[in-house]
Amino acid sequence: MERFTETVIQIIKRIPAGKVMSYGQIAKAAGSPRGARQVVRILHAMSRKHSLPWHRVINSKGEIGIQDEELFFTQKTLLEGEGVKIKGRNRIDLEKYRYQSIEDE
DNA sequence: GGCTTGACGGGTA
DNA sequence: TTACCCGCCAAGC
Repeated sequence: MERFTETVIQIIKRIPAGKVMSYGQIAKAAGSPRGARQVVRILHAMSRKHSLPWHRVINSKGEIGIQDEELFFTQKTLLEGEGVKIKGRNRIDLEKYRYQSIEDE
């Protein structure tokens, strides 16, 4: 891989609809097992300038860890629109919807 | 060049 | 099961 940032972007872009990945999972797949926080930063930056399926990225607990009400609602709506059922306020079945990327093993 | 910030993760209490 | 703490690392000031 060239750069961690670009690799992360590529990984996010190839997550299929109806599937999700956790920040840590993506970071690991990109080569930095402890780079979850970098993934967060990338999401912030990319979601504003590029069209990235950032809504398919959640935390390791299978929840949407967003604070912003508007973005939270947006992500939840987009996921449900792709077939991802959300239980309660923000509970997602990682066992069913987690996308196992090729790099992530 | 140094300090602060994060939409996090995993372990411990 | 929830709450808290510490570790990680890149980007912005």
